[in-house]
Amino acid sequence: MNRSPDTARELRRAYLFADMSEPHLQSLVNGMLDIHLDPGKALFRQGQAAERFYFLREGLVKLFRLSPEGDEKIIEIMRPGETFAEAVMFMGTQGRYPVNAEAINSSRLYAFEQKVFLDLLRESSDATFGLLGSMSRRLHMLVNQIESLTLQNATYRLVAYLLEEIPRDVKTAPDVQLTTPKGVIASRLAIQPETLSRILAKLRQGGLIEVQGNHIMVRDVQALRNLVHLPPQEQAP
Amino acid sequence: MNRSPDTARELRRAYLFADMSEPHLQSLVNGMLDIHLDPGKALFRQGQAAERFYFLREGLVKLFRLSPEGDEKIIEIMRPGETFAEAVMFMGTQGRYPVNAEAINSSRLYAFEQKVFLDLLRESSDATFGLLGSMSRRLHMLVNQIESLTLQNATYRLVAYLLEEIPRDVKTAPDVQLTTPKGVIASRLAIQPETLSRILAKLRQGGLIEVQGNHIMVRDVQALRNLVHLPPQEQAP
DNA sequence: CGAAGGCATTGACCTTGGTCAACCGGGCTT
DNA sequence: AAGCCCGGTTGACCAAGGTCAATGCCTTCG
Repeated sequence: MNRSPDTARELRRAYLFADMSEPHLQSLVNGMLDIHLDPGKALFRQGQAAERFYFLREGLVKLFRLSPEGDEKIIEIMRPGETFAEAVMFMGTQGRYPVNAEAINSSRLYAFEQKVFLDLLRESSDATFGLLGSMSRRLHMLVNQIESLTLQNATYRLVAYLLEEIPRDVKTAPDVQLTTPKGVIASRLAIQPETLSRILAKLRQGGLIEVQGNHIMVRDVQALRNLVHLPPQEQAP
Repeated sequence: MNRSPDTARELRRAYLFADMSEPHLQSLVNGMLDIHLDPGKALFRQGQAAERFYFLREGLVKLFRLSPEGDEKIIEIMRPGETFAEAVMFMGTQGRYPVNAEAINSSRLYAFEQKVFLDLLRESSDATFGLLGSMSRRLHMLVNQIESLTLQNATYRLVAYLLEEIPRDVKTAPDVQLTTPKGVIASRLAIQPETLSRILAKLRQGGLIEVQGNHIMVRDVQALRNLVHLPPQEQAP
């Protein structure tokens, strides 16, 4: 099967693949699968044997845990250009997925065999360092999440989230286009939809933001930054 | 300097070193440092450049974050035979420690240069897989922690902790000897010391446990297991 | 031996965010 | 066009756990 010539370039958007040599990357491309997922469809379930890992091309996929009562906590929302479940196979107990994965939007992915990748790691230290980088990044993200869940309140978490969502580069109005329904963000931040709604109302009444559906216009970035103890906007050097 | 002949064996208790070839392990042993830490003394601070990682020989070290208000959340309590901060150096931004580390008890450690280890990884896939295993394990632990912080209440977290602390093998009374002051456990579980005390009182009144200082006698293991939705004691096969 | 300091416990009260229910509004289906 | 379904909002109430303060207890140290 012939892949588009810049499939490799597409994959390199992910940290995992960014610095991999062309031949190594090609060997992965040869063995990979195309996957399409409709909204709400499961990719894998927690506890299943982890035979593949994934690269998200388009759409949005949530990684989450469920409580026995059926409550959901989203651990991470994967975006296009990111890989996930690439770290699972290294636990002694023949890897099982530690979370559920489900499409939020209609999504397209590439799937890779864990064992093909494993062989690659033995001979390519580029690949290995890419993987270590991805894992290290995820570790750091999880620690940050634990900190904000335990040492900060719901308003802090939401504001921090909004600030991260403001496009970096843009010189224009610092607005946020929410990529998911508010309920999804609520689950990611471990707050109830009602509470999220109330916090937005509070920020709106304080004149910090304006809300129109999924579009949030930030009226006072500095006030938001103060809420999360950030110093007065650092300029890019 | 001549190391005791079984230093290598001591190190192999850690997953990171368990399957490393003897010569590789020896090369690390040659470059490592002995460190002693008195109780309450810091090993490193969040944000410092991460030049070393550590193996804990004796004692207890806490890894934690601080809020701007000075509240502390313990992310992990390291025990003898475990390594930590070995994953830090792979983040693009020339590694900085993502947490604080401080001795709880008087502790002895070995310290390793990150860059020596880095060189080793390039040529030893045993070392690499050891590292991947350690990181994968830690990732899993953090996800579990996020789940229990968000989907479970304080009683659940404490009971789950107690059950984990019951010595695996023992056929005798299933008791728990707390290795740290209760306040430390409270911080690890993200509850206040007062609340922890009240939960223990509740369990005591229910006849599930008895408490004598740092020694907790479990009177009804099954009742505890039920509280965390575990099935009726699985027998070792 | 007595005082002091650290950890733990207990009580009274308060706050944050959760729960439950009603309602709104836009987009789709029939 | 009517109805409906879903996501979101709002209000009233509730409960888990945090806060603050007083007290107890054990270890350490003078």
